Amino acid sequence: MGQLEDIQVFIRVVESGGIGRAAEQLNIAKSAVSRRLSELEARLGCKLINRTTRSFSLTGVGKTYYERALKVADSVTEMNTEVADVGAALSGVLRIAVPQSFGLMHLTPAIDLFVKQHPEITIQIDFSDRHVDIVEEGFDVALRISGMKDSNFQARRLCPVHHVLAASPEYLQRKGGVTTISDLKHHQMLKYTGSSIALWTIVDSDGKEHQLSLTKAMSANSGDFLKDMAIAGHGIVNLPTFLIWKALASGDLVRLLPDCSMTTINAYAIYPMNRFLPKRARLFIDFLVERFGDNPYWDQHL
Amino acid sequence: MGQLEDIQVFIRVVESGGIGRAAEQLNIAKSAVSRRLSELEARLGCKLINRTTRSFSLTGVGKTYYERALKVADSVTEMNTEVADVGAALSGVLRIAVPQSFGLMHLTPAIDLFVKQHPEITIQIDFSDRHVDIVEEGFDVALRISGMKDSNFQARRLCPVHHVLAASPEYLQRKGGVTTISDLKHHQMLKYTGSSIALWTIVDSDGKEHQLSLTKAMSANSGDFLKDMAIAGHGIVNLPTFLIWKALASGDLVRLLPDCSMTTINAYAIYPMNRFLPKRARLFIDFLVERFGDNPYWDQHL
DNA sequence: CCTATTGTTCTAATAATGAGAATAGTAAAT
DNA sequence: ATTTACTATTCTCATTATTAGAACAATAGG
Repeated sequence: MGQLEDIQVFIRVVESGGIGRAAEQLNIAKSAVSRRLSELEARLGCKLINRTTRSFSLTGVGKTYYERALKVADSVTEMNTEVADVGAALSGVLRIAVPQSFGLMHLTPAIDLFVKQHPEITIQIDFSDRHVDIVEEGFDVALRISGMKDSNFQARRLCPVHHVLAASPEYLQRKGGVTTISDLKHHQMLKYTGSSIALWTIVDSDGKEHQLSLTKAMSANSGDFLKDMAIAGHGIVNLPTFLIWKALASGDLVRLLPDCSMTTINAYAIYPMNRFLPKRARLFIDFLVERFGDNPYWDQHL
Repeated sequence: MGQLEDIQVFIRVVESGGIGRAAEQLNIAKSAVSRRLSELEARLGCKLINRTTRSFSLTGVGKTYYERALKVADSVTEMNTEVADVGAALSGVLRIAVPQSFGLMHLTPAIDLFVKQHPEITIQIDFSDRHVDIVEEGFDVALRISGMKDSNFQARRLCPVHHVLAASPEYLQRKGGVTTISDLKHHQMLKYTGSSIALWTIVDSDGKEHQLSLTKAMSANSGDFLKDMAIAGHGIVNLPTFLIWKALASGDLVRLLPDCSMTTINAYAIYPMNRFLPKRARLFIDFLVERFGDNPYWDQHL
């Protein structure tokens, strides 16, 4: 029992002017057309088409039904076409380049959810802290955590990346607390070398900038490594909250000088400037903006 | 393969929040629901609902499709309901009282066409020249050819009823022609007694009224009879054009004094004043107004 | 790891649908 | 009034579609 199919048969009969011609156009037997029309009329409880072997005309009700039926059939066609178009536009591969730590830690669950909402999109992700050339390497979108923008690309800001000073309670108990910026001079620093930042710039509660020159410090280009070293009591780190938020929440690390603020940079989604952005890429970026935003979930404890 | 039925299944799944509950509500097996949903998704080329055994959510495309699907389903329901309502409103008996001659001659083909256009209406017709009481005798509509209106009923004018003077060519050859109103005094008149008109009032081309008193004339209360007598050469008749139009067209009768005009009365559809008029009655009256109108087909030869 | 619950797949039974032949109906021509 | 030509309807059989229900798979919670 296909109501819409019956409606389409009815429309064809009306527009062709007879059951025989409708059968030809629909490529089904005229007995089938005759029966479907009769059953439609029976279901509606009135005659739609007045027909004999030599004459043909719509009843009054039939005219009304025909006009409404056309609208319904058009609506269904439009709906199916639009959904097919949207499906086609979204379907396909989305190639993303993301930084190692941030990618693994925060994009993994995000992408898991995104793919569940959009199973027609296939994600291909590249984890790397190196500078990737989006166009050259065929990525749709890259994530970058940076203070500055590349002029060859368009950027959509996803969220702020706050840095904080932190050390383990054991270390602070052993080496003494930190209550002023000057106190830091007597402490062991763990330096991140994966970025161009050589100095730690600290802004106190009065808004005055202080700079610490780290000449003699343990250093690595891995934030995860430095985090683990800090938890192990080896010193004080200056790392993004998205990296150490769980250690802060669990008490493995303690934030130092909370009234001071460090340089805040941002996470961006980068995509080519003068080029059509696939709808699925735009959808993904919108998804991340909504998921992270100005106050990401890892900053709730600040 | 029922597209609309698939849409309705999809809507039910979304609104119930699961395949099992939708199956319960639709009273079909959950395997049937599962298969129809899968086939709908296959036909559209993308996933509408993201589901596992314990979770359930619409995809982005699914949300769009759901909103469109609701509109389509509502349109179909409205369309079917409206047609069923119109069918129910029209279905039933239409009881009509009509004058004998006019009814037989002009309503028979008209009603034949009307019923073909509205097979759901059953006509019950009463041919009679007597004065019928519509309310008392249970008619929906009565036709009346009259110069005046009954104040207890509402009337819709259907068409004018022109009267003309006519005689057969044989009679005129035998008795001499008629070129002035005065000439009529020397001729044999055939008088219709089925109406209250006792005098023949003739208006000449100057607009002056002349009245002929018919004291000594053959008379009958049947227009058909008098028409036949006139064709047989027995005299001059003053009859409605709807009665003698074919005889005028064929030459069996010849119109006399065409520059003069006789009293023109009208045909009306009469229906009760302060009462709901069934839609089928209104439809029938509209049909007659359109079919007859100000210049009915029987007056084309005038 | 086990249990409970939901979704999917498979198979057999049932229902729906179309094809084609035969029949019915109707309008035009003779 | 009869015959002819053409279209619609009905009936029967074969094919296809669909459902029910059992079995299996998947998944989330305890």
